[in-house]
Amino acid sequence: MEAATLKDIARELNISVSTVSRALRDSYEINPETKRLVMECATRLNYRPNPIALSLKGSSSKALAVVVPQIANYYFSQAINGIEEVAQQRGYDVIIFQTHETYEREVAALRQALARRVDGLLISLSSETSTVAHLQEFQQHAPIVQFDRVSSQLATPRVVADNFAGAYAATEHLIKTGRRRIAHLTIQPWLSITQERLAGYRAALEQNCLAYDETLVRFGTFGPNEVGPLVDELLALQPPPDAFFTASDRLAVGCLAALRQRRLRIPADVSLIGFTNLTVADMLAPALSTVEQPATDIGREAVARLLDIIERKHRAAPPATVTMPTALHVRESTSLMDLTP
Amino acid sequence: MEAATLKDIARELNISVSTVSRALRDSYEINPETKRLVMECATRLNYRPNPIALSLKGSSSKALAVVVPQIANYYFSQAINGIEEVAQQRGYDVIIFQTHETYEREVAALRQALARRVDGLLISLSSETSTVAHLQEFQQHAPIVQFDRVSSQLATPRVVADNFAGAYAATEHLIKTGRRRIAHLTIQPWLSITQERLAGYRAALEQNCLAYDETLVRFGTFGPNEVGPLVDELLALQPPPDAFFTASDRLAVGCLAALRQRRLRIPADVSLIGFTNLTVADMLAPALSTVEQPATDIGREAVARLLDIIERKHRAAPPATVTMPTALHVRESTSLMDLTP
DNA sequence: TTGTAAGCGTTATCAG
DNA sequence: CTGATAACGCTTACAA
Repeated sequence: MEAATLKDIARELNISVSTVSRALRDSYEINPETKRLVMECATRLNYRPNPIALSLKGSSSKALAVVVPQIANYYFSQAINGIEEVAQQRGYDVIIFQTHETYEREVAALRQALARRVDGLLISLSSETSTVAHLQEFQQHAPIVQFDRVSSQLATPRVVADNFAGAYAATEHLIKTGRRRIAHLTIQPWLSITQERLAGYRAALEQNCLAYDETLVRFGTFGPNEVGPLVDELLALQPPPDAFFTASDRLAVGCLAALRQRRLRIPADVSLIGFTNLTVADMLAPALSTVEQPATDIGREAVARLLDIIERKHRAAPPATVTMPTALHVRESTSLMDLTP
Repeated sequence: MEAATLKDIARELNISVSTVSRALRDSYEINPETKRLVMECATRLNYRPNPIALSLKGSSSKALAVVVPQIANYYFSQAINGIEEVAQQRGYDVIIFQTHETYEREVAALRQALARRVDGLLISLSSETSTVAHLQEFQQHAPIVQFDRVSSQLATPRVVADNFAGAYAATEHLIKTGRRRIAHLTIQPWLSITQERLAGYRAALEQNCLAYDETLVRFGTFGPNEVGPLVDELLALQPPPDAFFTASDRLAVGCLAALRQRRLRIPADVSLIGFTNLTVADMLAPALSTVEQPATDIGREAVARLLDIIERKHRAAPPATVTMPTALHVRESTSLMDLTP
């Protein structure tokens, strides 16, 4: 049973293809009786409009491109989850591209998305990306919404977690519980999210009359075995830190492990709060306090913005930034992870 | 700068569209000089064939559909990771669909994939799916490869983790370390993966002269707060279990938490091994012993099979099952998760 | 060796 | 109200 086309319906009813087309889109200029007949026949033949023909025709491809550094990452997979959910609901398919954190693959992904004539693009920048010419080029063809890792050089709507507030809340919580030397382990310094979190951390310190000490802040892409030495370095400071605030899942896990190996107790000796999202936090629960990133909501919100632009044909979308709230989950009181004999 | 078409090149060079088309695909019947000219012009105008027009023409859409229950799940996001990697490498785009574990959405996804004229389908069945008519229907249009959650009712290649061997190894390890009453917490009984794991568990027991006791085996979709009571139930048995073997991340985490709440120590009081994958294991490391599922490799392998079928036009692919090895990671010796004061 | 024309499924324009 | 016809970008007989 091949897919039915307008032509099949037309042949069946001995009318023209254009009439069928119009009847199906409920054009006002079609005889109600004809409409009924066409509708009935369409249902009977299980007719589905061919989206490829529609795209060729030029109107819209009903497909969205999503470009992320990595799918196998809780944050991004949750974001894609939200994106796919809303997109499907509104009749759009989602085509996925990974950049693996390289500029080169980001460019390739955009080229591919362009070739596919997607109606819009959702992107979280690779950590290598520092120029946006490739995105500006893309923008001449279809609207873009940035999420999570965004660039202010690019005039598009942006949907991000409230990194500043999250970092502020975490830092302030640490201060309120008596911490004075709070280390901050974070990712690449040129990323928007890094800067915002750092700003929140710094603001909280300063609002609470604590000096910002740059020796307590470390940037990088730390591999699994690089966090330990780093924590050592920090603990060797005089005075040593009494708390850690980390900017990613991996950093939080590495830090947990390093602290444990050094026989430091949480929160007796040091406190630890990680910037992550609820699913990860639940897996580690409840040893780790977290600033929850609403990844799924960010995905949902981002795609909703994009679809609004696409459907209302607001090609010139306001480059507004939507900030999704983060939530501080403090879980230092008990540790279900105490599983040793 | 709109995307260049064959027509643009033809106009530029004052030749016909068909000549350009042939030159670009290096047809033997074209003057080498013309070819050179066309090639040069194509490069200059940055010509990319329009995949949409190609699909309409009927040959191939260079797109693959991936249908999974949930993207926001480590297993599936890693599998998609591998799929996207290989697909992109071989020039195919990946369109993602989630079923959210419902049959209805699975059917909708297939319909959508069909409408998109994808060249092939990679699917991991929803837990609600018990009939395969919708897949057989799809098969008449494009080849399918199943992975992870597969149905033997459907004649397609299958790529799965070696669930039997993994479960066998886990169970045997528990026995060798002195356990005699090994509980098995697992998912929906009708899923292929459930059955294979159960079979491995059972075989290991029987090979080691232990009776299979069905009161120690529990099936279900346990919510976060349902695992606790279940563990209680099991522990109330006479004699109680001295080990747990769980079939998913969530079950493992729930079980960890429940055991802890009951002040049971791992592995002093009970042992615990979960069926999961390395990334999750690393996050929980090293409180949890695991049977690692090679999710990324399964994705890579599955898509490679599919592309081979597509490109060699082996529409009648042998419904062979590829079994990817699992690995037992024992990590009971130390617990970095002991973070309490 | 190159050009012409038909066709893929749909919509839009323009006649009837 | 309905029907031809052209167009979207490309491939492929068939003609020249």
